[in-house]
Amino acid sequence: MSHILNPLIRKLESVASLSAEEKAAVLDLPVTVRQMRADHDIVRERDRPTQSCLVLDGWLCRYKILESGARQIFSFHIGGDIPDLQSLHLRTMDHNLGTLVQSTVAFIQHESVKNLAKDFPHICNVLWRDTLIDAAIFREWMVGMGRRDAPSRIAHVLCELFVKLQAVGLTKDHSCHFPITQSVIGDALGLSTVHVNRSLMELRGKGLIKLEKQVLTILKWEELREEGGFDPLYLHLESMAEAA
Amino acid sequence: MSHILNPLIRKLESVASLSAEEKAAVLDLPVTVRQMRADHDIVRERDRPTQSCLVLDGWLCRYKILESGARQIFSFHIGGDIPDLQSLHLRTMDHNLGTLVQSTVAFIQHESVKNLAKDFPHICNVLWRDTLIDAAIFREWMVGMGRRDAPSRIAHVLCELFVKLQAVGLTKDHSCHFPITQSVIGDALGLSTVHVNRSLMELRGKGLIKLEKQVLTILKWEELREEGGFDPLYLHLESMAEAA
DNA sequence: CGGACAATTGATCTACCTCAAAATTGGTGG
DNA sequence: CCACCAATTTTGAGGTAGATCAATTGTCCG
Repeated sequence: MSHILNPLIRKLESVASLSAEEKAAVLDLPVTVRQMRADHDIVRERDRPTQSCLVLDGWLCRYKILESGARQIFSFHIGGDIPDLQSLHLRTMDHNLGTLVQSTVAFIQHESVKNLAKDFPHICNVLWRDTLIDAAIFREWMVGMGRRDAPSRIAHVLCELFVKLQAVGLTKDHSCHFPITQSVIGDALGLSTVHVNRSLMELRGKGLIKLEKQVLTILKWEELREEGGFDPLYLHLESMAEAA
Repeated sequence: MSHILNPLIRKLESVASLSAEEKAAVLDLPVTVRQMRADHDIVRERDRPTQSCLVLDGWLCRYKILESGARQIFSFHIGGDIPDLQSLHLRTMDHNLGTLVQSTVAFIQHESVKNLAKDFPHICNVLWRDTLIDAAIFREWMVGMGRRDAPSRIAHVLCELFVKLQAVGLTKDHSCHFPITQSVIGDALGLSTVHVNRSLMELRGKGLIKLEKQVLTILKWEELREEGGFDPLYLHLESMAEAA
């Protein structure tokens, strides 16, 4: 029941449904588990990995550093995510993947994933689907950076992260562990730390959220949703399986 | 030799290599060709298409409209692209796809694509790979919107589009047909039309580009590349197959 | 208790926005 | 071929969200 790859199963089931046989096959994947400290790069731009990385615990992010030294974070990854699944089909990394906090990850050889995909075409489709959802999230962040002001951009990403954490059972009531720094949020949303701070205070001021000691509490979901213009459709969660 | 689906072959070969047999199978796909006027929506948010759309000629874009009325464009698509390939695995559209100018497109039933992918696993991988490159382009646009100023953001997208057009043979020397409006560029990069105009004038002033009568000419590639911080790695083009 | 990092606050500056109008351009019908 | 309309591009003038720089205050640990 409590297999080490359980987070992966939970994640995959949040995104599509799996047969018992398929689940067993996934759990059979050979993996190498490793603990990593905070701020540690797992793969870097121009690397050509032969394995992908599955998050078991902790928070990772994908990012790029510009010549100017500025950092742009593309995504956050939590338990069950396979942030660099793309390296299966894109040989050379075009960005970095690193930990934000101390994390536990499992490495899976590309070879193993390819065999799994060959033997279970449906799993292949589910994995493909997962990378497509990834892209949908990128698009939504683009909307934020292109067209939303700072408070609403932040509100939106908080909604998104909360829903994603919820989908894999990492929330408790209206709260979740939220270990990232304001400057990390800034690097993700294209804002300065100072402005993130001020916008966050604004959200607090309106009584929408509480955020202290690495615990985020959503006080008024509906208002926060509204503030960020958040519509979870783009997350394509199985649990919200749209009515016909 | 001059099959109607040639743009697709050219595109796929720019992204991976195909065997003769695979090419033949692709050319055998049953399609419905259609002409569409400019500014026409092909699929909309919340639609559940049963087919995907292949661009044969013209320019399409994917976009979203916010409650505020603002538009965010996510991508531009030219001959050979299958902009909504994702609908194969994500039932409900989370954004719109429309023409920017008069265009010719071919519709391919999902069923046909699925059969092709089943019979030719390599083609399945190539298509998956293509959607991953799509995502890489989104990430690069995020870098622009988050961390680059207007002139460099524009320079970057011009480099990107030029390289993509080049890869499918739609450039002539240092020029290409460039039918999009400054306000479209603005909606893609999160800038106002006025500011796009001023930044464009700046690039012209520096003698980097010429842009008139819908013809873009790159006058100084190296300087433009530099201005935009453009590195084509993220496009994962076969033709630039990285040295080991 | 000290040190390092994160959050907060203040003050100034600027890239980019908005509004508005003028100049161009392209397409169309007579 | 020209006149005219509609859509673009360009220019001007001010306004503002968010950046930068620089302290100050917490907070967490060893």
